[in-house]
Amino acid sequence: MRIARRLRLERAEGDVSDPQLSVLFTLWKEGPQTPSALADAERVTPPSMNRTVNALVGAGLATRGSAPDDGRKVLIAATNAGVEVARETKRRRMIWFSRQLERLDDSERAALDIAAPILRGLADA
Amino acid sequence: MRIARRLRLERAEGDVSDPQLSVLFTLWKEGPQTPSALADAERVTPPSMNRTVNALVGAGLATRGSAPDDGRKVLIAATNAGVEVARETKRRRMIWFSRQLERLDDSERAALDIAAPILRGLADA
DNA sequence: TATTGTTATACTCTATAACTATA
DNA sequence: TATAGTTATAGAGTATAACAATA
Repeated sequence: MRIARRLRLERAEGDVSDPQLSVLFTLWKEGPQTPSALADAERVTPPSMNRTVNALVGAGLATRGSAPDDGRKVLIAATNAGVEVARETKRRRMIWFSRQLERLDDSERAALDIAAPILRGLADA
Repeated sequence: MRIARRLRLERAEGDVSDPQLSVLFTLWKEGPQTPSALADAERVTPPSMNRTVNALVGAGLATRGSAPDDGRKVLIAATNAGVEVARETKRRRMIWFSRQLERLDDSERAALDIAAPILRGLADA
């Protein structure tokens, strides 16, 4: 939990909040999504996600578009600026983590290498 | 980060928010603290911490007291009810984590045993 | 009628700026 | 003057309830 907290501080410059950033990552990795899908992914209610989407759209980091098949649906997509924020944040986090790893010796890095997939499994359980 | 997020869901019954809970843990583990010390510990501004403290005091989970040496200072302390919330939350998190560990085999548990102190070191760096 | 999205309203956490009280 | 705490005000995230539009 302490590592997660520290890592969260490493992000792109600007006023993008944590929930906004999380949505940008989803849009970046998985492409345009409906508000409902985003709400489910973030485990948040639709009105709450609507607000986050409004902030992203207002900041020029995402756009609202229509779904071709269903007039009720809306598709949220990251703009180039939005993708850039996600990419820059990931870059900074990778840099931070790489620096931490550099301070370890080979056996310590090997231990983390073994533990990583196990921890990943715990998160999904 | 995914494990931290999942673990955060395991908490005592009631309306104690995440920041409030974090403060209760600090008070429980380290005893009474000034608002400024709590603000530093949570990496939050004094007004923000003041509000969280107000919520805890209002809920009967903490008290405001005077510092004997300096009339400006205030000492926040957890009440018995506050300690109980912290203890119960820790208990639930331990239970959750124990259940996850049960699903692993001996070699996997051994791998995490080796990795744990290394990860702890990363968080402090 | 059911689903998707949004608006209305309210509460908490967050911050900056300004104010009070004590050293 | 400097420090500790608080209040004032404002913005963002969260929720539930209610509303609009489309299937």
